[in-house]
Amino acid sequence: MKQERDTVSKRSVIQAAIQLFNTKGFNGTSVRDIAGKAEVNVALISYYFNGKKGLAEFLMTSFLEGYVKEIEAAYQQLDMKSAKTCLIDAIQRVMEYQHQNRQLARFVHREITFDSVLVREIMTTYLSKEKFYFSKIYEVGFARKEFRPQSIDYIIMQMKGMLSMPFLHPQYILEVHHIQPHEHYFIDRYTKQLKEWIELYICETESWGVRPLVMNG
Amino acid sequence: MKQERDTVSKRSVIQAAIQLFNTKGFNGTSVRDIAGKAEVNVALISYYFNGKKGLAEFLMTSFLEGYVKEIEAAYQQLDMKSAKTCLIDAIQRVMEYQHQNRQLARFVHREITFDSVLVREIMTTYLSKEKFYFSKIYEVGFARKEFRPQSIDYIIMQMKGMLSMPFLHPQYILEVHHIQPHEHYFIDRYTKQLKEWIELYICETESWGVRPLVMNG
Amino acid sequence: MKQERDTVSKRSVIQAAIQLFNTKGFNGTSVRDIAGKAEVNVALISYYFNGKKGLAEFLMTSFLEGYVKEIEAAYQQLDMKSAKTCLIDAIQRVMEYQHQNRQLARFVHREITFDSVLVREIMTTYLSKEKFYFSKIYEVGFARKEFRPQSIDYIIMQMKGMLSMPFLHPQYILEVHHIQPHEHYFIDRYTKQLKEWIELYICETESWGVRPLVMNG
Amino acid sequence: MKQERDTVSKRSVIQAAIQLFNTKGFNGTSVRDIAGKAEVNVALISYYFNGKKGLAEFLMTSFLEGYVKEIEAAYQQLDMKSAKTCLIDAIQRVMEYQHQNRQLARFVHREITFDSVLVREIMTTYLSKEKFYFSKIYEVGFARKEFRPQSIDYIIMQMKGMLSMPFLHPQYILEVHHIQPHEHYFIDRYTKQLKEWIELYICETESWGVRPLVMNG
DNA sequence: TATGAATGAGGATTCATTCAT
DNA sequence: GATGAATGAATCCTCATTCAT
Repeated sequence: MKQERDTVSKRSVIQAAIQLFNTKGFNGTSVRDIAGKAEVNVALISYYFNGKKGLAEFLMTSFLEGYVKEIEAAYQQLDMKSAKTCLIDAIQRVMEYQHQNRQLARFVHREITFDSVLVREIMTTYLSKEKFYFSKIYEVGFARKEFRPQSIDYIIMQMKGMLSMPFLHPQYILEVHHIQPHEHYFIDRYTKQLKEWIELYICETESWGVRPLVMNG
Repeated sequence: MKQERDTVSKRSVIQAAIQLFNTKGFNGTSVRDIAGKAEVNVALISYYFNGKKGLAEFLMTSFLEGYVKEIEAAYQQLDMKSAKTCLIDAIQRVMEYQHQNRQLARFVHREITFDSVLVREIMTTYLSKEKFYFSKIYEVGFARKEFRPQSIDYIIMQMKGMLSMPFLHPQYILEVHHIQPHEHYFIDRYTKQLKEWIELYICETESWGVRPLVMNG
Repeated sequence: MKQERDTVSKRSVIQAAIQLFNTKGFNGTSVRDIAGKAEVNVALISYYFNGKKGLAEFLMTSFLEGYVKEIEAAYQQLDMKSAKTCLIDAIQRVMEYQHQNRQLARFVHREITFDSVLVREIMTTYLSKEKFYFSKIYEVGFARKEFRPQSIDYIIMQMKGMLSMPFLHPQYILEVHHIQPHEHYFIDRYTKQLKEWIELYICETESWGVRPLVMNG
Repeated sequence: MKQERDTVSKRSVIQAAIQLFNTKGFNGTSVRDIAGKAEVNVALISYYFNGKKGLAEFLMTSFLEGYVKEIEAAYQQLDMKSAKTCLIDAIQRVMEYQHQNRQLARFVHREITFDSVLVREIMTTYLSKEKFYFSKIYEVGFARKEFRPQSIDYIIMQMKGMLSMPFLHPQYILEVHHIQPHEHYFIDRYTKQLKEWIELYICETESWGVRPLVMNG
């Protein structure tokens, strides 16, 4: 019934909401704040998004759709390229995507730590997909003997922590490490680190002598 | 003026607050919720903790004090033990401490992602200390040639992501990976993973000739 | 200026409004509800009827005009027929008319219980006419010795209560008495009851001697 | 948990609500109106009654409890007195009770014409009881040959219409009939009318000759 | 005619806190 | 220590209406 036309005010509501949700969170932001920042009538938020919750949901799913799409894009090339290349590509895409949507990323990663029905839905809709694609890449990596045998679940968890950290804690990076998390240089450097991690931790190094192996259970 | 006696009601307020802050966050929890769960008069919260903010601050600093203390304990042994042993000890202690205080941990890690003066204070008070101890351990590790040369800042960031992940995202672990994050087995297994990471990624493998380096940056 | 053409949408607005006003009342119904049910743009309601109030006024006066007309029709025959016949005819017409316009009837009878200027206007415009016609019928009935002498005002009030009851309280009839108020049978049966009331209570029974009088008062 | 102490402000909220609900209805009255008239903080309404709905519910059930109690009191004497006496007593009590609670009566009688779950509950809780008591009285009246045989359902409906009319439509009485509905004289006079109705319509007059009998179905 | 964006006022409720007891 | 009444600000949302198109 309602057309999905992109009005100027709709857009500015979105922008304002992203910024405010980013710094103050969903519950810490009032619709008045948003409307004020967007220079728009408060009622429009309900009009466009069916209320504050609807707006948040819209933002989260928008972000996560793009997020998953990036991983999927890397996954698609799994038959043509090595698992390692795919994994690196996936990580690079995820980092770049999150960097492009830094504010949204922080909001989503934070909001996902709550216990709510919405979060549960998001888990089963988007994060399950993410896990699926990563699992496939790892499985193929194991099968092709590119990767060192490991528990997929635990490696994905570990990786997830590293992938979200820079976007969840930009202030920590800035205030404690005195590094500008917004500059692209930071992301590049951090991503390099992750590639190194893949190299040393994920991949099977042509075995020189004994290496302390860990059994996974 | 105010007596610091630990009354029963004070204790139950704390317990209720931890649980509610954990699942619904600071802004998502009302003092009435807390008082209701604690079966205590609402006014007592202001009376005990100087308001909701004071209560949250109390909980956060309590948690972080213990948190930093654990790392410090590991750091103390740096002259007597190897840097690697110290690092492993630090990580084990941090994981165990967070596991013991799971709910508080999630609350603090999440709350720290907001932009506020309180958070900034916490950064400079506690997280700087954390960074200091870890930095020292790494520095010594480098000096003793135990550790592979690396950027301390980036390695700490990466590590921080991995250390907080299981406590920040228990629901993700449960719903997507179908692993019980509350069982001690999980923490043990995850910590083992981190030790492996230290082994392969942090430590200097006795270098045989060339090691596959990562290109592009 | 405004054309009074009966468009399809105007008609459907009216229908939707009748239904919603009937069940939820004027204040309980929003123009968006009406527009939604009528599948019509919201603005049209203001356009057609000069706002929600105008719509309600239109419906009420429409109903009451027809209502009064029915009584008038019975009244017209007062010279040709007996007062009793006229009264019965009036009652039958009123009952039938209200039955045909059940939803509107409930709305109007309910809305008339509020204190407002609109209600006062309606009183002086329509209900005064109703009272006038009924009064005339009774007066003639008294004059012709058809009716037992009584206070016209009180008898009209009593009658009004009985005439509006089935339309004001259909739910009561349904849920408490388990009778279907919408079936025509009910109205017929109820009207028969009213005729009996006229027979026994209004009309002068051919007096045989003493009649048991009511004492105290 | 919450004590039912009768605060001054609670009382004044009740008084204000009765007046406003009476004239403007539930939906037409805002909590601000009520709080304003009661000279009380708005939040207190939610505090005391769990919101506007709770307040209305409280008022309605309070009224109806007393209402039903009156009828019950009359019903209790059914073994000791004649059915006719009981019926007259019931009607007198109901009229007096409603007169004492005029404003509440109008509100309740009006609100009961809506379709809602609350109304349905009230139907099954209170109005069913009312019907029960009246039915018993009529049944006994029939059995004792005091009353003319009739359909109980229809006679109760007819009676209900007459009993509620003066309280539902005081403005009509005032503006159209120019009678003061608030003066006790009016109620006495109207009640006398009802007693007459019982005499002539309900009771079995010692039959003189043929009388047009109506079969009930 | 018909539409959908936009508005400003007002809706009820919840909030954290205070205060007298 | 502990209570519950009370407050005023702030919460989100819905309202009927208007207006340019």
